[in-house]
Amino acid sequence: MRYPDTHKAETRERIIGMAATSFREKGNFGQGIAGLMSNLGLTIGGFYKHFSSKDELYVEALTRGFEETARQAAAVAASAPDGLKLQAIIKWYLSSGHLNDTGNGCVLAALGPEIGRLQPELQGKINRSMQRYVDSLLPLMPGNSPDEQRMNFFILIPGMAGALMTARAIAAPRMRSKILRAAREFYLHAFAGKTAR
Amino acid sequence: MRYPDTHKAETRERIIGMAATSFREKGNFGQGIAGLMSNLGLTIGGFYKHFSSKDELYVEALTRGFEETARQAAAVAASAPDGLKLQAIIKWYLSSGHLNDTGNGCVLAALGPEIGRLQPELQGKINRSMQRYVDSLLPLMPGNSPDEQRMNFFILIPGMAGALMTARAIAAPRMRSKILRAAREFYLHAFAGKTAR
DNA sequence: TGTACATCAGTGAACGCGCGTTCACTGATGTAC
DNA sequence: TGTACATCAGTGAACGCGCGTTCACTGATGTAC
Repeated sequence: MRYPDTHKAETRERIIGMAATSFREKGNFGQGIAGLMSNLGLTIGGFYKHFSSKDELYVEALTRGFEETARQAAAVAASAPDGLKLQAIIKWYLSSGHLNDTGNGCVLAALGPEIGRLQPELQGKINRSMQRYVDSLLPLMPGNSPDEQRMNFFILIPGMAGALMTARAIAAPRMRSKILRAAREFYLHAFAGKTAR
Repeated sequence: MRYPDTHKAETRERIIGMAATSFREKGNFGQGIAGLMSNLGLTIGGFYKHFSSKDELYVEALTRGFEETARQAAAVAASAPDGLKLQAIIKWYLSSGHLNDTGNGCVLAALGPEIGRLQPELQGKINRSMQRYVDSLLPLMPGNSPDEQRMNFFILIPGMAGALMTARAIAAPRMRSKILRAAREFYLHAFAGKTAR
């Protein structure tokens, strides 16, 4: 064979990785396959050796996006001292770094409404990825039981995603960071005790 | 003239009204002009007698969407007794009615990320509409000064928008309403005192 | 060892399709004289 | 009053373009004998 045995799998991974970023940055309809492939130094024809359709890649890419963000969150928590882990996560999620790096940030904040519009089959697959996202972040959530932690996840993460998405919708830099700061203080106060930032 | 003097303006209004709903339901790229016009019993050719481009309509439609939602919120507040107005607004925003009527609901929850991806000029115009949305809801927000009310707007509304958007991204009806209920209780508690729902 | 063939990731032109936009036209009514 | 012309909201075919998808091909390497 022309390429090592692992080559095809590696190319597939590269496509998914690039798509995970590009779709979050530009949306499903904003990023075409030809452009995606050429950003990897490949041509469009090869795409269908890896995926049966753009939809299939879209699902894979969003799954990857959720996984990456979960990994980032875990790393943030790991490098924070006990008792300050949740605070660290809130500060990271509502940081200007996250605000300005849509392509590597939370999928919910980047593509939330788009997911709700997908045909049921695709939505179902993405829902399963979201489920794994929830599960992997659960240990980092406040609460005295998995149920309580799950509820807190679904209050905290969507709330912060909404703040991020709204800040991104606003062009004026001042206003952007004002919104982010307000949300940060609010969620820190509400979830991580009265500890001032 | 073939039509009464007001006819053209009325048609324009009808197009904007339909677009305000359709864009929120399907997104900018999900709703084409030909389909929009035919939903109004019109044909595509006439569109450019009213708007110079789809982008122009998109801006008008989102502006209309913000106005409609602001009007709904004002009506909800008006029909609630003093002291329970904010609670009424939170319950209305996080109701299953709002959840299931994306086309007539908050623009932020329906199109937030899309707005952030627009070219600066369009984004600027929509930001001005958002500004009027904020201003008109300001009197309904908690706080002891306009500044405080503004900050509370930017915590409460994006937070609820994120909850709505996340619930809509999830297909399972049980899970959807669970998320909505959790958010409702949280924001009621955080913003409208400890009054149980 | 040498030769013919099989494999297969990647190529790039071509396809059909739907989109936003343009444009010559329609036809009902108002206006000029 | 009657006739010729102007107006203009709306029509629908046509345009160019970019997209997702298909397909015959390439060429480096592995395999059979």
